[in-house]
Amino acid sequence: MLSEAPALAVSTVIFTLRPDATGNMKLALALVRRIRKPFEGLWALPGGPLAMNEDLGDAASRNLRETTGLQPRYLEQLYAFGSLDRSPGKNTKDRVVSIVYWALVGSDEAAAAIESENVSWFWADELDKLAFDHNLIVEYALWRLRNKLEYSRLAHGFLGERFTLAQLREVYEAVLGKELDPGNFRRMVEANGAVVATGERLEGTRHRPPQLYRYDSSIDLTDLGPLKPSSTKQEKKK
Amino acid sequence: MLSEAPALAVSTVIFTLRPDATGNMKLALALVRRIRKPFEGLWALPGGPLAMNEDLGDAASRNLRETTGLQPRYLEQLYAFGSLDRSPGKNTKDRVVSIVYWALVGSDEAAAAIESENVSWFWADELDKLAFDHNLIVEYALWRLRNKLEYSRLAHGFLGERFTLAQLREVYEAVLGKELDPGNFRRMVEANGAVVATGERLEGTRHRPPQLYRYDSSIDLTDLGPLKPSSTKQEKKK
DNA sequence: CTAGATAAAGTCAAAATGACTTTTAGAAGG
DNA sequence: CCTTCTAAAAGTCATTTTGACTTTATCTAG
Repeated sequence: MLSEAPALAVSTVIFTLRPDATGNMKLALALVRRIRKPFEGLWALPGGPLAMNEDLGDAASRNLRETTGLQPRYLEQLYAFGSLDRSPGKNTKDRVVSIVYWALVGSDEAAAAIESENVSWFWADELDKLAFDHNLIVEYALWRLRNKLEYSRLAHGFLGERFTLAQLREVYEAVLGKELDPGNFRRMVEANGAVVATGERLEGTRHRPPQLYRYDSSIDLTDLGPLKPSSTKQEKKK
Repeated sequence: MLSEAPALAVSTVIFTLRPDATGNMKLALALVRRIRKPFEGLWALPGGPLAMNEDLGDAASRNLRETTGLQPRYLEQLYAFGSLDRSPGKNTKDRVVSIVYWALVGSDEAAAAIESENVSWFWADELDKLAFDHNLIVEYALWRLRNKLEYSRLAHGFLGERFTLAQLREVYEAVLGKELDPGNFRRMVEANGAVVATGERLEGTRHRPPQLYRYDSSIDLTDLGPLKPSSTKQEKKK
């Protein structure tokens, strides 16, 4: 018998915004139905074992692609879950440590995502009991999403390249779950400086045409973990 | 040959505050010298493989105890590092995914910690090249420490049960690396409400005796990850 | 009794925030 | 055209928060 070690898996919490019955955007996430023994029939986060030659983030992207057919607009590591009692069986042989990522996909693209008997979107605020400790994981992912929204260009993950301030505000309102004052929101966004006007306007509305904005690509204050800078492995000038 | 999987390890960034040559408190961390092949002779974060029946946090605590002989005052998961190129060898067989924790130990206790030829404290702001990607990891841990300080009772990790506002401020100054206005600091702490006066005073100073404070044990707004709620996980072993 | 030191309290102007009002620029339909 | 509807965009104002600073209080040491 060889030296045993806990198995390693990667799972992903996939968020998007979708219009509800009344047309308001609401936060939703993608789940897959379990077709195997523990928790068979319950819904769970998409995930699977980590391949030997696969980066963690790549594994999460693969989860995303395989379940929804989409590419992530934003992807960030959430947490590594490794309690001994995550799986119901008392058998520690079955122990799995899950490294969980969370992702955002554009609301336009999400409409075209794969959906089936075993893959579906659910409103983030009305989930039933999920498999394993996945309710806990989703709750934590929601907490992170709401917290990061404020000091990052995270909302970009839900929107296209260009957007109006009203659309941006709608994202904030959907994620935070409360209404925001349009004037104050504009002031906040303009002061922040992460968003710049394109000069173009969105036409065809039945009111004054709003300016189109885009994110200033030159800044990124986000905490994407330590792995952020794409090719900066050597900077320690000593 | 069996189905291969990346190995799983747990490492810990151990912080404390120690007085420097001039008596000012400065942030320090514990490192161990590598005595094996990759990066032999370089300093590295303490860590090791995850035991089959060991919780992630417990493994981090064990790291801490085995290297310093101390108990953590604060312990939190930092990040899971799993890039393919973490180890210098091209051999993907050697791949290791490290789940890294960071910990705080009291500055009084740290003075009594184990130190040897191969275990030592280093100033956090003057590190040489460490083994593996450990410089990156430490930088990220520092970033997290500085960020959390503000909205949590994290400073408690460095202090004893009771402390003066000047001591608390000294912790903030050491971690943030800048001086803070005593008056404004007092106002901030009092408004926050996490700290309460004990009614006692610290005597024996050569000036007006300062009030002793303690943390209000009834509140904990900290982000300890999803495992946080004080009343929940404590009782997992029934 | 005085000097030295820091605690603790207070002052004040600038900046940030939240709630609100006014003006502007289009579409739509008589 | 001209009026109406709608939301964009700009502006107002009182309150709160923040940073820099001053004043007063209370201990020890000499």
